[in-house]
Amino acid sequence: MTPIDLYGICPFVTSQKVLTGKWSMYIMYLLQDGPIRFNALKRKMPEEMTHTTLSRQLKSLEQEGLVVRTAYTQVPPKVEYELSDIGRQFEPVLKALGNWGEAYIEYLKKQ
Amino acid sequence: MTPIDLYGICPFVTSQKVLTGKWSMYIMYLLQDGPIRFNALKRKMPEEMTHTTLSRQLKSLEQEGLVVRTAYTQVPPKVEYELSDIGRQFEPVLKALGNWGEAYIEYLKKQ
DNA sequence: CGGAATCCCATCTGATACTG
DNA sequence: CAGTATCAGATGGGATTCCG
Repeated sequence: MTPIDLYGICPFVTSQKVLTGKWSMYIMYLLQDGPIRFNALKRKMPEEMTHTTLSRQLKSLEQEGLVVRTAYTQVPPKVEYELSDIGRQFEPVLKALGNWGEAYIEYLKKQ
Repeated sequence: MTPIDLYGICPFVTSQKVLTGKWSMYIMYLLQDGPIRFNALKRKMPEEMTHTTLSRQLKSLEQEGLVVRTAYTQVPPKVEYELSDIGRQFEPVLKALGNWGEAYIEYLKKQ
């Protein structure tokens, strides 16, 4: 039986890949403020996240087309990350998710 | 060094857990139509997803408080799943994500 | 400064089989 | 019909180390 692959067809199944990264939503949220250097972004992340992981997640977001990476050829290196066009279109999702997250935190407190 | 745990504090880090399930967004989307039985829901999912996985994801969503499970004591068993209050509040996220997912699919086609 | 390579480990998924 | 138990494989994060 041929399994039905909804990737590229169903918007929810397709966008799921973007959401899976443990820190992806928080990264996208922080990138909304404009271009930022790697280490500056790292400092804004929770300390549990190593630079290895941040590097991987950024690479992943870059390959998915949500993030643009710009490397300046200089010593020491300077690399900036920013949202792409389709990445900026993600803003309504972040807004809705942020609102819901706050409501959910309140819900958790009452449990 | 004490790692800063943003769970329960940052709305993005907190809601991340809900998003991680491979099929969670699609399940939430389908549950928006009202109460549905286990097998009926299963039939709406991609065939790659086994009933084992669906069972686990529903249990997870139930434990997170997004889904309410109702078991009717009869033979054969009848179990219905539906969104909770906080689960229904997730609707704006699904709407935004659905819209973005469609735009992203268009973007992918042009690559 | 940014990042790749490697290893280890935890988690998750899918497959299969079994239960009431 | 709904769910659990178990196992194998895939995936992904964290820690460490090394590189330009």
